[in-house]
Amino acid sequence: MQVPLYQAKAEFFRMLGHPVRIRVLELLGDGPRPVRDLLAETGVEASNLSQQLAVLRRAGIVVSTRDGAQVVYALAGPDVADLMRAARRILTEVLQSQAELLASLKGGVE
Amino acid sequence: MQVPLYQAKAEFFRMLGHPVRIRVLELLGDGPRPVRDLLAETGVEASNLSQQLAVLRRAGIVVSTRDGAQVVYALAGPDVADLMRAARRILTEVLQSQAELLASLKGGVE
DNA sequence: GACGACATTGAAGAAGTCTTCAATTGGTGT
DNA sequence: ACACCAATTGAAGACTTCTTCAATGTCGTC
Repeated sequence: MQVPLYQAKAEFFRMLGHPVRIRVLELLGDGPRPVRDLLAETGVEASNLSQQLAVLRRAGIVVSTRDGAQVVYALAGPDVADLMRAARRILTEVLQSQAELLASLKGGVE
Repeated sequence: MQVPLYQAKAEFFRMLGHPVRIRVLELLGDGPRPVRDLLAETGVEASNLSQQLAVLRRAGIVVSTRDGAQVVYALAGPDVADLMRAARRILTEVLQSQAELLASLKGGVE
């Protein structure tokens, strides 16, 4: 194992650590989409979206194909959809338990 | 929902995006540990470890308690242990499929 | 083949994160 | 009270990542 596993994991999570990239992956979880749609649904500038798509492409978790004048993006494999589902589930749990934590701290500044 | 969910998710993943923090979370997955042990097992400088622990503490996914002269860290809740298990499972899958991808690209420089 | 829409690229400055240093706090033993 | 070990803090410089801009590539249509 050339690259330590911790580092590979860290890089992977860092790759996920951007709102636009998260958003794109979730949208692609429902199926392939042309860039035009992603553009409309994320509301970011075209070049910015392209930069983020390039990050995802380099990481190998999405693939792009041309369809006439448009470019269509899709998740690179079913694992990725699983990942996004798991992440959503876990995140919801964690955010919820953080909310509970906050609630349990009400009244005690510390 | 004040903070968009995408952003909360992104922040969460970014928080995971560091080798030392990943390592610490995995170690704590087996149970609470004093800083001294974490220090020995990660091999990083004390102040560096403290900085990373502070990040995890601020995120609310670990808690620290004093035990005499030492400080002991633990995961803040069982969700977090679930998270780390899921992350490990998913990462293994993803890294594996990336390896397969690489293998399938052998011979075609592109 | 030139025009327009769609998408990507490279580069530059702004913003954020990491590592390291010296200084500090909290607790123990003498 | 003092010295000592364990851990944390704040601050500075190095390093990455983000956003934005202008420039470029690609395809369909006229």
